[in-house]
Amino acid sequence: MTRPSSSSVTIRDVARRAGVSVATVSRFINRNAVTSREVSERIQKVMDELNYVPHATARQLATRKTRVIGLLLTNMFHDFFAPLLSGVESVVSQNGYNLLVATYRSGAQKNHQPPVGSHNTDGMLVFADSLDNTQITRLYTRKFPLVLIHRTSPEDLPIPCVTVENHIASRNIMEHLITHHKKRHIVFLRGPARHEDSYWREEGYRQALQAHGLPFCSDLVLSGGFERDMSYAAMREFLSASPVFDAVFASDDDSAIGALKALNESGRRVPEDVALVGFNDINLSSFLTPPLTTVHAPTEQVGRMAAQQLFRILENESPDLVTLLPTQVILRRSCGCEYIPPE
Amino acid sequence: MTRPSSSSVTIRDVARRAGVSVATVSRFINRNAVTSREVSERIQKVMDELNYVPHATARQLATRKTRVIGLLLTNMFHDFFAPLLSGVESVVSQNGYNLLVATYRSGAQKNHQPPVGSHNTDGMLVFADSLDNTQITRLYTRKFPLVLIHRTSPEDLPIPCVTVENHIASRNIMEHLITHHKKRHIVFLRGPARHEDSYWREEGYRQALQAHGLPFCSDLVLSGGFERDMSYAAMREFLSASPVFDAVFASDDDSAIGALKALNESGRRVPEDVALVGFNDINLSSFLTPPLTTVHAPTEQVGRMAAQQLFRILENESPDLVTLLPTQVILRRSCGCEYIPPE
DNA sequence: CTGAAAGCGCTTACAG
DNA sequence: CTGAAAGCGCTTACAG
Repeated sequence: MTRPSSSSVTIRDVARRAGVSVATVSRFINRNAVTSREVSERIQKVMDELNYVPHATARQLATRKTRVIGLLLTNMFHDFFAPLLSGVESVVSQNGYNLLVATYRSGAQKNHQPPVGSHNTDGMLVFADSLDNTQITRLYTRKFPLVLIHRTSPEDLPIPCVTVENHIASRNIMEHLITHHKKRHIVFLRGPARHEDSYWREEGYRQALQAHGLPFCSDLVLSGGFERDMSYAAMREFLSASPVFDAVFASDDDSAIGALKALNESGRRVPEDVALVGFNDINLSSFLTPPLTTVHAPTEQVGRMAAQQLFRILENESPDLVTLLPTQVILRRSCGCEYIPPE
Repeated sequence: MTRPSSSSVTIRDVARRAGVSVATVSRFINRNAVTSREVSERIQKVMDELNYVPHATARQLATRKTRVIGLLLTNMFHDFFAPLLSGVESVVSQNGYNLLVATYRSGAQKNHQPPVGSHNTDGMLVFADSLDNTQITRLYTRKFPLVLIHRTSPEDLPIPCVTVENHIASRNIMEHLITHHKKRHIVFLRGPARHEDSYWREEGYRQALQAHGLPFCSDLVLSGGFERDMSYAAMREFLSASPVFDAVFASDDDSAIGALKALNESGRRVPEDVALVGFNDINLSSFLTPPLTTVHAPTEQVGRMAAQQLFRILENESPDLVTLLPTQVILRRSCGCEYIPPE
């Protein structure tokens, strides 16, 4: 009653039993050449009987295609990555491909190769600074299909990237603090040094200041690293000097959470004593006390779009070189706005 | 200046240039037989010059091993899965393997095969009901290495499983509501029907009731599906009938969030009017208002342990058949407890 | 310690 | 429409 283990059934077995050549079976399976009706039926029947599943690896070696997409992340623990992964996975599987995920950080490992690349995937999605410019350029030079996520292409190479609009949103949320809430001494919690999101969010911060004739004060700029704990620590240290400030712009929601904790502990009330705003609008943000005013970034869509661009490359269609997804300020209570009904 | 594309450099090229046979190069690369010092150095030098990377697929075909682990999930959007993925990924990469992830739901797809399996991985981790008993049994029968996550083995097959302690924790949190807060009419938001976590959490609910001589009342049991929206809807409908109740045990934190929203909207205060508790302790839980009393489940550790068991199988060591990770009630404010300092 | 050769399970020109 | 055969890039008995 037990069927032969499918892993031991080969195309050869099917061919023999169906009385045809392996070439014909292969053609039938791949539908890349017509096989006569009669032969087709015989093959199908035998495949069913034998419970035949083509050996993916053998196929890959023969076709030089893996039908797998790689996704290189800097982290997968943070809640931020769940929607990103979800978005990528959904379009990858829709296209009948598999998804290989890995975390990696350029530089962190010595000369260790990234775990995904041309040796095991047909193309890959590279998040932020998981790979550095040199590595990206090398892959591009070798014509390896690449799409960048939350970062742009090095050296103006025509590598598609999909990211979110950081600059204007950052300015806008600053405008809101300055214009609407009359804040004048705004602390900025910046992200990791070489992260583009960090850069543009800080640019927005600076420009808003400038546009309103407010001084840029480096004492008010803290290193948050887009990390809760680092932001908490930075904020704590900052507070210990009894500084003058009336608002905090954490350029990432996790940073905002860390800052909020430090503020709470120091006895400062948000938003009565100090306004607090974030960036990203992760799931958690609307559940904070007070609910966090932040910039909504469509992270799952970023994942989907990035995967879509990659498939365009694989299908020799021309991808969009830059996909800049819109973001939007979401007013909640942490900035000092009156109660806004929950979404 | 441009190096030859690594993808076109084969072991043959290396062998030729180093003046040895491909067999020797292969042995040097795999260190599975000694090669003379002199030859080794020559090969290494050539490999560097040529920027040679062994072709993974060819290797796989020859060795019949993929060096990739599959992870089958029911979902990857929810925050719950970020730590799980992170845990799995960390040990998979530590072992020099790759990780293929996919979402799948037994039954949801017709006779579509799961995207990961023996054809593209050396073993896989199966979360909850992503695969049904029949599919699991079939894989086991074919000796495909398997570890189950958040579910036990069908038909007492010796397939390792790693999950969390649901039953006692569920009873304990109920005890807390009953004994400490004197609750008598406790609503239960149950999970998906065929999910083992659902079953045991409900068992805990029932037994706690019974142990205290409280009646089990089916009107108080609602379908939450471990989903925020479903729980919100179920709670709303429940509330519309002006029921008598004094507590809600949502058997999943996302459920608790949905319930909390419905309770807030109906004007009931948590915890003053009704106590609310959850299960899992996702990141978000401690940030709710009020902070959620819940059961902490070590989700990242579940991921790590599951992967570890799988590697034991792959290395022919005997795995632990049942890994039951401890959980712990975390008292916060939503149950009615006084202020408890933040962790 | 090293090499020649078969084989892993497919695909795909090339003929017919 | 079908088959024989070479080839994808490795690994691994088998000899020596």
